[in-house]
Amino acid sequence: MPRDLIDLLWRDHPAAPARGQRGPRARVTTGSVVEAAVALADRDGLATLTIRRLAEELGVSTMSVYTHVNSRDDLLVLMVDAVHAGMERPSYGQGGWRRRVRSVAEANLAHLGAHPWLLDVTDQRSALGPGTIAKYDAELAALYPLGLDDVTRDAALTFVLDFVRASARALRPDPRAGELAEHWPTWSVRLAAYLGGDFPLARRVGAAAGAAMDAAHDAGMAWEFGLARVLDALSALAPQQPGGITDG
Amino acid sequence: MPRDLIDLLWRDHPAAPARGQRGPRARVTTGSVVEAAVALADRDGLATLTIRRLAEELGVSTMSVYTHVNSRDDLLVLMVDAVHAGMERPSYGQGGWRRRVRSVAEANLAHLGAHPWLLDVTDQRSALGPGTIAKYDAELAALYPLGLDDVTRDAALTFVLDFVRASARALRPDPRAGELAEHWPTWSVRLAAYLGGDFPLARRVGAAAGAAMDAAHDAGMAWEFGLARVLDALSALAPQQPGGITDG
DNA sequence: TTGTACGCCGTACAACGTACACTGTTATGA
DNA sequence: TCATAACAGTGTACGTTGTACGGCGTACAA
Repeated sequence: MPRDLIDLLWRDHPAAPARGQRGPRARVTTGSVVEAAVALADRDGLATLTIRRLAEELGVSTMSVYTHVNSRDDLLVLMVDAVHAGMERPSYGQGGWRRRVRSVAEANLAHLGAHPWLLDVTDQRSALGPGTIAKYDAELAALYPLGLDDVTRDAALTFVLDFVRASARALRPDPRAGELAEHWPTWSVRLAAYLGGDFPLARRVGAAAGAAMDAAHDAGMAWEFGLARVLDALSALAPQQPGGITDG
Repeated sequence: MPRDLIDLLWRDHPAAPARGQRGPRARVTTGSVVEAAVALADRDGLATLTIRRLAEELGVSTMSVYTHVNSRDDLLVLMVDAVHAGMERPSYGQGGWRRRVRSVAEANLAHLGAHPWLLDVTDQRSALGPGTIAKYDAELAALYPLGLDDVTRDAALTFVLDFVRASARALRPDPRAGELAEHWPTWSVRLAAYLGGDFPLARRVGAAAGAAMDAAHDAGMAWEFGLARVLDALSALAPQQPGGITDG
């Protein structure tokens, strides 16, 4: 156990406990371990991100990884915070609240598209890291023109980000899509036989499942639809919106 | 490989391929395997649902499970469809669309509360099963009074269900909460030191994280807030709503 | 009676996270 | 200068996972 997770999260902060000076110089650091792990996860996903592969990528032995990171679970938290810290923050400066909310949503969608494995990490401890806190802070600020109290603004942000997360999940290419496509010629006819006349809407289900290529398209439609609904929903909270007609 | 997943999903359908009559009588069936797996997952979650534990629960050897189920991944799909089939369907008969949408949302929230492991299964192949299709069909029907075209109605349902899923995830007790509470006395003071004067809104983050007991309360507030927003959002789609004043 | 399809099971393997004991290296205190 | 303590890095090993494979016995079909 090198250092507590909280100190590893804030390792770049001046007040963070420094490493001792004794012993051989470290060939890798917590930062470089996390960086390499993010690169691997971006490329191949979380399932194939093993400590052994990570160590090989870094050119050290498997167990050396544990000198810089306490456990795989902790590593995931550090990865989440790292990419949150590196997330580009669009300037929410000009424009009405609709444009600001749309900016937040689109930035998060792009972010989740660049790091799809974020959807697989549910560890709440990421909220303790500087990157995640900074992101939260900036996004709360973006929602400021809505004129809501603190609690409501937080709920509104959660509402928006949860929608984005669900959309990103729908847009993500299913790793099992190939396997399904392989069986589809056989399965589709059997499914049709099972369905028969039941479930009036099922034919559309079958069509949607069959055209796996259309999944991304459908999700894209759902994104546009949902984002418009989110903005509608928030507009009910913001009675007088300066410039509300021209923006959004 | 006993039977294809598609045939296992529809195993109760008359057209499903029957088991051969030869050999010893099966001591367990696909149905009982899935039932036992659901019971285990309801009690202890997905992480501890192993084939070995499941076999022990069923009173057969580990490998016998594979006589009735192709793989653990397939088993998860069968479990999802099984609980979807068993989900109680509130009668959407009376009431305006607001009450209907609220019914759908609340039924799904209760369902995800009863089977929290559903949040951990993302396999899209569940959509091929009779239980999932029936659920989809019934919920689309519930949204009928909104007066939307098919594509929009599907998008609206997705919008509602994605919100419910995110809320259920927030309401779910974090299995790591105990571990965090253990470290919190030390971590909270260090986090306060790191934060210093930065991140004006961070103090609230710290307070929220510290009061882990309030997480459920906050999520409950977010549920009420979000559901109201969802209904607001959909109301913009339904211009003339019969009885729209009294319901919802 | 014989063949065959089938349920069931024991063994084995590769891969995983990681505990533990150890070696070698460097700055520090005497 | 030298002993010591702190530190990075490593090899081995353990428990656990999903599941491939082959064999065994059972019950129906021919």
